[in-house]
Amino acid sequence: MRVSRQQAAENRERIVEAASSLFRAKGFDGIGVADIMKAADLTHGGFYGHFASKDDLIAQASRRAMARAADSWAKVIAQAPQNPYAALLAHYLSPGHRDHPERGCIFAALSGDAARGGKPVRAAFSEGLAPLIDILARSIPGRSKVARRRKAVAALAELVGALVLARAVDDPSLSNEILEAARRELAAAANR
Amino acid sequence: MRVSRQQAAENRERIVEAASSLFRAKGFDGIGVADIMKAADLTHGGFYGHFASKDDLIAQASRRAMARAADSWAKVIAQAPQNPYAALLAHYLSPGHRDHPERGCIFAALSGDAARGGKPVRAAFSEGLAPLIDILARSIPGRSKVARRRKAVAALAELVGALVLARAVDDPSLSNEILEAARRELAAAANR
DNA sequence: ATTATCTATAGATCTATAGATAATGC
DNA sequence: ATTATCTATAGATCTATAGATAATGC
Repeated sequence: MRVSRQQAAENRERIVEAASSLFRAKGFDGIGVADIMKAADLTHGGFYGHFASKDDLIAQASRRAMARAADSWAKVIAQAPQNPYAALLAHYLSPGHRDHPERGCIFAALSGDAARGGKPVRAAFSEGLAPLIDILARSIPGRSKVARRRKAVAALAELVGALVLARAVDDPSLSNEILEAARRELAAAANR
Repeated sequence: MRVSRQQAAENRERIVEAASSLFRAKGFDGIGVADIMKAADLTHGGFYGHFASKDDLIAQASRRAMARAADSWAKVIAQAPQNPYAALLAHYLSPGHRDHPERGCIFAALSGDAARGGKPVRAAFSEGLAPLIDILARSIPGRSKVARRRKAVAALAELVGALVLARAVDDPSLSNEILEAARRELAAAANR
């Protein structure tokens, strides 16, 4: 049964949103097209009217999750004008973020999968990283523009690495220690 | 055709070694039992005489790769007694390491997969991380034991995060910038 | 006699496509 | 008439198992 052009566009949005969450929760290889369509309340066969392939959806859902990440960072910063960098650290390295990859940072959830993926996905990851580096570079203290950018790139690596490791380990106290150590060291480095 | 008990043990070793490389190259979900057995020059069906399940092999191959990582770190440190920490940074954050995940650090290659995996895999990741933290804590400068451990945990997060991001992006200059920024910031933090 | 490995296959799941259906939009 | 979605299925691949085979080790 055919639906209106607008309804079709909304259905397509629902597929991208569902995929964006399910990929972060289960990995690109851990969830199939049929289950994504089921989560979007559509049938399996309808998928290929919207997307050329699963890889096509992977690239589009990744771009969506990256845009969301940049929005989320901007929001956190706007809500803490007196100390945006500390707010960003606390937000990113929180147990809540660690425990909900399906709605968290895609770089922490899927960078490993992306590294093994095709060219379109890796291009999306390159383009999606730039805005986060820019936001960090603007909120981080530093002598020169070059120094702030270098600090921002290094801080981003530490944020992503800490979340990735905190999720991979089984021991809750080690997991918390990783988040806390990264937060404290990043905060200390900014105050120097 | 049956082989000797010793030959069977060697075959088993070959399966673990092949799996350890192939998992790091393609992810836990990206390579099948049949292909791992082919890489070990055995047939598919023989697998279940050696391992209870694919998950069982995942846990054992992970432990193997982690033991290798600790050995590799100890070797790098032993070869640079005058500045072990700088040697470790240069080694870990090299383009060569980035470009060969199949023989590199398992935490950079498979932490994302492990976070989505079963309890045995995540337990292996918890246990495998401890020796690397200890090695780093011994080579890193710092006032107290507590401070050195905190710095070591944060540095490990930055190392892993930088390699993960450098592999995920498509743009070579951005990828090199990530490795270089992390190396310089970690070296600078150690000299303070 | 035991057992490591092999061949063959069951049963599930995955991506992608073909063709039918039915409602929209010219 | 066009097209978004549905049903059904092809063809590939994946984990795991059953049963045969043949060499080892008691």
